[in-house]
Amino acid sequence: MSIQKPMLPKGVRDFDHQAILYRSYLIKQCTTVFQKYGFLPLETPAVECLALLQQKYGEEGDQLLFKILNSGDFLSKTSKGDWLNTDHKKLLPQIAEKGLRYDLTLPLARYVATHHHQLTFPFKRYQIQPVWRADRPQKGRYREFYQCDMDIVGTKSLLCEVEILLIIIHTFESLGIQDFKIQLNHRKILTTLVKIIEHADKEVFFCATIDKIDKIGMDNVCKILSNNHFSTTDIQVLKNLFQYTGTHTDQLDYCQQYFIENQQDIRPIQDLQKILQHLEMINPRYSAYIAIDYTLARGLSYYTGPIMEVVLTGEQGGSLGGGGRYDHLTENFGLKDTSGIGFSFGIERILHVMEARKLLPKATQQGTQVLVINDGLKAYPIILSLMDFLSHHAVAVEIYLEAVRLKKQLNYAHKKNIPYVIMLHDQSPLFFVLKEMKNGQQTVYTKEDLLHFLCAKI
RNA sequence: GUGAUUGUAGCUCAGUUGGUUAGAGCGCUGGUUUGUGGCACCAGAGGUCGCGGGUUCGAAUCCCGUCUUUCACCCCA
Repeated sequence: MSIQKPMLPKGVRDFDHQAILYRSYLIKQCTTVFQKYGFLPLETPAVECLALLQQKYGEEGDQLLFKILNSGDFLSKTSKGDWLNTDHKKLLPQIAEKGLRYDLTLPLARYVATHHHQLTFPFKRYQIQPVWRADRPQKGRYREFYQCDMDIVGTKSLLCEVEILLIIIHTFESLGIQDFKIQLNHRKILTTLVKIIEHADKEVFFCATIDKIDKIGMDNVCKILSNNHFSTTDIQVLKNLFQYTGTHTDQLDYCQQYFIENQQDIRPIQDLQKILQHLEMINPRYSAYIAIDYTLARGLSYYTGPIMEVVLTGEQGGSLGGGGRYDHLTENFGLKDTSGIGFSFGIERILHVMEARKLLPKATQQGTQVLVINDGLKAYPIILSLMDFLSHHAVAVEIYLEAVRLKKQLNYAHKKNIPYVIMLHDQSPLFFVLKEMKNGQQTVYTKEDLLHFLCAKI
């Protein structure tokens, strides 16, 4: 047998104590805010039924799903013909019936659909768990990563949108991030736009294209549209709308005027108006965070109402979170008309930003406070009972695990940033020598005095 | 899934047009200091050059495959 370098599968990571501390700090800040607004946690299994996952994400999503091979002799349950068949999709359901969750929305939908009779609606939950995607890893993108979702399910009230926006603002402020904007749009505004310019069938394409404006620029987007049978006049109208600046009211009025001229439903615009009015009512400072952005599309997902995305002002590099309202969350599971709104905080990107800005706590004082020098077997009765005494009084204490040279033991304390070292007194077993690593100072104490000193210091 | 890119000591990296025994810094171990850490000096250990095949008298170096890394696209957090 040859020795093989142990390695991790593509796109997954180990997290050391510092990384975990960073993440738990972030999660703590988030959940504190969520709970203040009445959200409670939910956890669901890593594994879901493959059939459900596939139903939700369709063809393109399929290649991003991690599938779990059935246990035992999965071969015996398949027919030879299916193996010879070039279409792997026929064989797959026979050899794999489970998969790893791809996001936290499907688990939510499944949970709501199966437990709706026990839930009190509107149902508010947050969920912070890893998800898995068989994507090719890339900068800041992994095959296993945390998602942090919060949703309100079961009401169409626009107060949800207001509440979500407040939570976003409070969360980012509590993290020490203030230079962000919440881009706001309404999915039905986009639907109406393509309808007016008579390209209603191209809504998905249209959304996917204008979503790229940030990345490839307005001119390139216009070129793509024009190559796809959008007329020059229409493109100009869109451009005017997208680039229209002014107060929120100005922007909304401009769009509303255009809709009225074309005899279109203006309720989506009024929705945004109301949301902003409410926010303004609570505190004008809050509405200042909002930026109406008619180019925001949020991919080709299931959103049907207001949509939002958080970006840093003046910095490129992806959003820190996004979400919006959806009307058909549980429809595939036989539960119709469950409107809801969800928002997902981009944990990984937020951590990245916070690390770059040094907004995260360092783990310096997390570990052992006191190292007890190991003087060998004969000293164990004294040393071990001292350790027991100290640790029962909540002092983080450890003994060097081998009776080696003092130099080595002190060096261990030094490298692990342990601030105090205790050595036996060479005259009396009733006294101990406490050494402060930062200045080398040594003082003789009794057991009780040691505790007093340490408790006062730590 | 498409197109590029990377891989040499525990870590970060040198290594000439293919040429004897593959180097440095940091880290590690030991010593100067035989019970007192950081600093300094001295010494030492540690590599089948990602893996497999090919070209060649000869390959870390050139070619092919494969895995891995990073990046762009698709899509997305």
